This record gives sequence, structure tokens and C-alpha cells, in this order.
Amino acid sequence: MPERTYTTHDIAKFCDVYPSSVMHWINGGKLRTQRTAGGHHRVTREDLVAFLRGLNIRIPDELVARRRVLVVDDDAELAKVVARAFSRRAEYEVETCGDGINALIRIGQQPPNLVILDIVIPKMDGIQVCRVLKSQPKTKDIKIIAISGQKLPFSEKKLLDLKVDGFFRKPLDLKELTALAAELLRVETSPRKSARAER
Amino acid sequence: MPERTYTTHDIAKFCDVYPSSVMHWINGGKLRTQRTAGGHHRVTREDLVAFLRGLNIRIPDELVARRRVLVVDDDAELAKVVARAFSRRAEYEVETCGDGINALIRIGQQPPNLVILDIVIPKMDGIQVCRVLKSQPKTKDIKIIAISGQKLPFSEKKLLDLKVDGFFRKPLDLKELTALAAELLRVETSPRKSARAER
DNA sequence: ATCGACTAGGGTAATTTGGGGG
DNA sequence: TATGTCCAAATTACCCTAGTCG
Repeated sequence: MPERTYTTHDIAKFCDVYPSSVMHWINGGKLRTQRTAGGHHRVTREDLVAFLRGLNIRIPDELVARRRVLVVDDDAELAKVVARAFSRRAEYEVETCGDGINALIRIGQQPPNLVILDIVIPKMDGIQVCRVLKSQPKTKDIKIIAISGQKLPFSEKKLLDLKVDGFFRKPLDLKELTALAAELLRVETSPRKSARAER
Repeated sequence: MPERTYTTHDIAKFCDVYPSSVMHWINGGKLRTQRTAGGHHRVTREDLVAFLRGLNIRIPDELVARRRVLVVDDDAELAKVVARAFSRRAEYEVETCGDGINALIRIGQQPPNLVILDIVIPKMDGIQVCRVLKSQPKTKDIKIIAISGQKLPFSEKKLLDLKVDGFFRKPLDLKELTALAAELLRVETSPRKSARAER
């Protein structure tokens, strides 16, 4: 699925100038673009973000590179809580899922960047899901954070053998969970937006 | 949605000095700016307000009177059209949102001044959203304009009971919608107008 | 094929920058 | 030290039309 690109008009709005000025920047080589067959300019998200950064312009949420997170847990309430912990930040797109089979189907359609995986889930347990993901080239680089209830039906060593990137027991410490996720995904902590949240 | 920014000339008018003086402030590091690719300065509203406050200059209405509007509709096209009707005017900041849950999250982060609320939306319908907003002290003063398709799955009386500030059926008359919005938001701010300065 | 909205490219007017000297 | 004023070069605003996009 190709990422969306931006037109001169889009960029003009971000910079608060006229599209014709953006044209000058492009023609002057200050902003790299791709061209359509008809000659129109299209700027990739990466190029645009780099450009705006150079101008000291705060990157709009719309342009923040989004990481896809899939939460797999048969406890719908907990899944929702975890999902919310991520989705309140602009840089995450979260989906949830209640069992192992659907998780694999969902991952097959569009691989996420991170899976929060409960070990004890219906149809196919988390260990098996891990094995499948780690055994296939297309999914082996997906980060996996395993979670489980108090008593784990497997040894922790078994989890480490599976090259899981993290492991948490319930009750979950959401702060630690999201902190590890951010580290794994190398998410830059968003500067202003979250700092301003009150409550 | 990027906010509009201000040029040295704009700021000079606010402060009643020459643009060259504003340049000196900028070069002296007293006023933070973004740059255009060509090197011109652009100052965000936030930075400008902070700067003026530091100088003990009265903040011009234009800089404080921005009203935040949240458009909640699962019809993304319609939401965009409504959003544009507002955002073309400088005094509005508009965001859009496709369902009731995300609307509440958004509103929780930073309450808007007005919500344009479609009644039939996914996850949590507009009626429930209304109830939540009106029941909490922090959000009960947010103006709400409800909209719905031709057939409404609730009685209009029910909407009035919820103390909705306005109600429109699709297809929307944007002129009437924005006119009502202007009226609602002006009423809210009329007391402050007495402190207006001339010049 | 039709259609509305947008873009490229140009030309000109208006602002901005940055400097030097009141 | 801070600001007003003049200047040249650069940048941006704004208008236009033919052409492209979706």
C-alpha cells in the first residue's frame, strides 16, 4: 500500500505561503520531489518531514510516522485499555483482536510494527503465534511483547527462546509497557502535544 | 491542520514599530521564529502571544479569539466540507473525527468551543456523546449542533431534552450552519468585548 | 467522455532581508 | 542600546491561462 504524497498546495498550507512559492523552492532544488507523468510535483512524507524540520516547523500530527500496533487479548476490556494507552499518542495506530487465528489473519493482511500478545488466548496460543511470526521472513522483524496472567503455563525460558522482545505479567504497568514499545519502535517522544494534556 | 503564522510586517503592526525593529528582536533571539525556505520569518501564534505577553502588550483579539470546532461525522467527505466551511475563516480551528469514542477522547484532550455532531455515528451514537458531555463540568458548556440524515432514529424532543444548541438535517445548509455557529460562539464571548481597545 | 478542482509556469506587484549610517 | 530610515537583492504574493488530476 503506497504511502500518500503531498502536492505543492498541501505543502503551501503547512508552511503558510503561496503554492507558487513552493514551486520556487522546488525549482531551486530546496525541496526534492517526484513528478507525475503530466509534470505535477509529488513530495513523499519523508522528504516533507525532513524539509519542515530544517525550517524549524513543528511536524503536524498528520505527518508523524505512524507505527501500527496490534493488541491480541481475549479479555476485551484489557485490550481496550491497552489500545487506548497507545492510541492517545498521535504516532500510533492501534487495532485489537481476540484470538490467535484472527491475529495471524490480521497480521497477514497488513503486518503491524508491534504485537502486544497475550500468551493465553483462544484457538491458537501466543507461543504458537510467536513461532509462526518468527519463522516467516515477512513477519520475523515484527516486535513482540508478550503478556500473561499470574501463572504462566510455560517457562519463561521458552519465551526467551522465541526471541520475544519483552514480557509483562498482569496486572500491566501501562507506563512501562508503552515505554518499552517506544524504545523498540524508536519512537521520538512527541514534544508538545502530550505534555500539554491535563487531567 | 496548520495554523496561520505571522510575518515581521504583521508583528510590526501589532507592536506599532517598524518591521526592521522586529527583525532586530528576531536576530537578537528575543522572538522565536520558523523560516520559509527562502529565509523569510514566520512566527506562530503561540510564540507571538508569548512574546507580546512578555512585553506586557495587550493581546489583539485576532490572536486570542480563535474558536476550536470539532466536526464528528462518519461521512469523511461531508466532514471535510463542513470543516472547510469553518477553516476558511481565520477565527476557527477545525478538527474532524469519525466516531463517538474518538470524539470523546479528542474532546478530553482539549475541549473545543463547538461540536458539530452527527447523531448516527459508529461505536457510540451522538445522543450518548451529548449525555457524556453535558454531564461533566469541564465539557458541559461546549456548544453542540446536532445533525442527522433524513430519518432520525430519535424524537426531536429527545434532542431538546439534551440541551443541544442547534439541529440540522442533511443535506446541510452550510451558510445557516456557520451563521448559527457564529451566533453561539459570539454570545459566549460577548462579555470580553467591553475590554476592546480602539486604534 | 465529462467535469470540477488543482497545478505549472510566467509575469508583475508587494514584502522581506540584511546592511550601513543617522 | 533601541529604533527610524534608506537601499539593493532576494523572496513571496497574486494574477493569468493552458494543462493535469482524479
